[in-house]
Amino acid sequence: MYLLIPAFVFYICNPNNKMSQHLSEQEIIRRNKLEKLNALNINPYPAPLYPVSQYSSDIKNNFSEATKEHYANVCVAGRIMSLNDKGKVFFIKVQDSKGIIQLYVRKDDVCSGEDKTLFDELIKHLIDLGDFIGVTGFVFITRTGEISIHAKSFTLLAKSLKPLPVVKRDDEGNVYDEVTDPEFRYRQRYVDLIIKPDVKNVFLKRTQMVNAMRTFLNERGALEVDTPVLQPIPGGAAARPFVTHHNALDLPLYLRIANELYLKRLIVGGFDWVYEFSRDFRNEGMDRMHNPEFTILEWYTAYKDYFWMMETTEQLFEKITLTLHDTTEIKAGENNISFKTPFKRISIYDAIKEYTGFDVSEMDETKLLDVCKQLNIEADNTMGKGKLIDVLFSEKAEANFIQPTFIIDYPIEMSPLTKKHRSKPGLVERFELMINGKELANAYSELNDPLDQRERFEEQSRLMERGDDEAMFIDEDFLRALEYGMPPTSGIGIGIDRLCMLMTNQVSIQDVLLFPQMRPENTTQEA
RNA sequence: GAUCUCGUAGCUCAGCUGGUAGAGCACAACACUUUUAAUGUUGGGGUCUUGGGUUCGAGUCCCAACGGGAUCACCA
Repeated sequence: MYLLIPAFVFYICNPNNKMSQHLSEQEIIRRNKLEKLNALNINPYPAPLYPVSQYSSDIKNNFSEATKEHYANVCVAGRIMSLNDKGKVFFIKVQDSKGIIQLYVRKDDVCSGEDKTLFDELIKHLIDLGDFIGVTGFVFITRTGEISIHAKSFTLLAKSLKPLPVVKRDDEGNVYDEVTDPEFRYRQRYVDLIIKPDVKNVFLKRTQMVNAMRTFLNERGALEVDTPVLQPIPGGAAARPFVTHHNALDLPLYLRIANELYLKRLIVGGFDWVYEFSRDFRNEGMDRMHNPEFTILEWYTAYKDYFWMMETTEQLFEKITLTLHDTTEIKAGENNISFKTPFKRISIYDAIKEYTGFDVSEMDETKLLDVCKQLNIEADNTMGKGKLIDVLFSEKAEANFIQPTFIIDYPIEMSPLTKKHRSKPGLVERFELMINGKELANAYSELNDPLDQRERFEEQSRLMERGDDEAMFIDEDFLRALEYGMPPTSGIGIGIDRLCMLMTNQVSIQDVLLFPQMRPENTTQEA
């Protein structure tokens, strides 16, 4: 491929070539500039390292009269974001990974000798918005008060062949010609990141958030592990999996929908606190809350129960919020949310009672169905008791929990991997953490009774036979592991993408995924 | 998967009841040795997503396809 580049450049530069019809005027001009650079013996893609000494942000944050000695000879590099030609002087805004800084490029300073080619040709005619350049020079403050670099040398580091969308900002912070087309932004995320600092910041925050979670867990002695993404039996959740095929084994394999059953095997194996940031895959619909692949942090801790898990979870969320925002109060849309511990706890029955007026705790299926009808909730008699309670909660109560709230003690039918409640028959020891009206985490005291677990799997198996395509498969190896004995354990799953949406105030999951799933572009070109 | 809606220059958008496409920024040329969405003058740039249809004539009306968004269904 690399060897083909010169021929390729010739091919696309040839005006008689069909492919040039697909190039815009601006793209052709930039390709022509490559030839001119060649003629001047300037390599548009030089190989040597460039000895960058400073980031733009370091200079802008720390430069002053007192520190100016330190900035008498700096070397910065980045992408040209604006060019202001003043004749024998150029003002160039350069963006590096930490921000933007202005260069002051004066003809007589970058071309001290007789040869003025560098300025008259390269700088005046052959560089473009989007090119990477490097300069050395000293830092000073311009007449208009902007910290800038007075360039002494100027190097082209990489030529850009495609025009960048130009977004301008004025002093009041107004943005002009902002690229808003989501299709453009998601498909060409690299461009989105170049031209929108806010977008870049969301992803920096995402990494900070994940780091904070990892630190929190590591400090407490948890062990990060990797478990299979390709699974012969997709377990640990109720969802439709992606299917693939392994040729050598001639076996169908599934992309994981959860890693729960593998992490619990590790608890059996003697690790007492394991976690994994798990990329999971579910073959279901897509919308602003769902992407086919997404990330969940799951962790399992031996000798703990779901009460301990609630305390640990609220500590974690409080710490994340403090790390990202230096406060426990954040804004999510119109709502102010406080992550100050402790979080409220309410049983799912009390939650339903609070928002519907019905006490459903003692009701059977018929009565529950009747309540649904009274509340105008779609329900039918194929739905079991657990499903009906779930529907009642999600239709009438869920959206009301804006402040972090643990909804606890779920019906057993909805929770085939959860330990039976220590004192409340028909319930399991499970909680979901609701924030801003959405579920952010799901946790339980793990079911470690192998015989009970087998019965729950068998019930799932019956559901599958009845046509429930999300019912769980019986995982015999997992049952075998439980039979060796698993200590009492509590586990949790936390939706990382949704937590990130909350922490960065984004309404669409696509805005917290660098490359959200998209239908392929129609890139067919004439051969 | 269903319904609604959008697709015009590199970007943001105009384009009326159908009459051979327009602006700002960007681009090119010239001027200007501290500019601030720099400015001034001049100029170039479009298979109006694609394919059919109606019509003397389609960016505009109709049908279909492709892609995006919203709502719904499934779900986290």
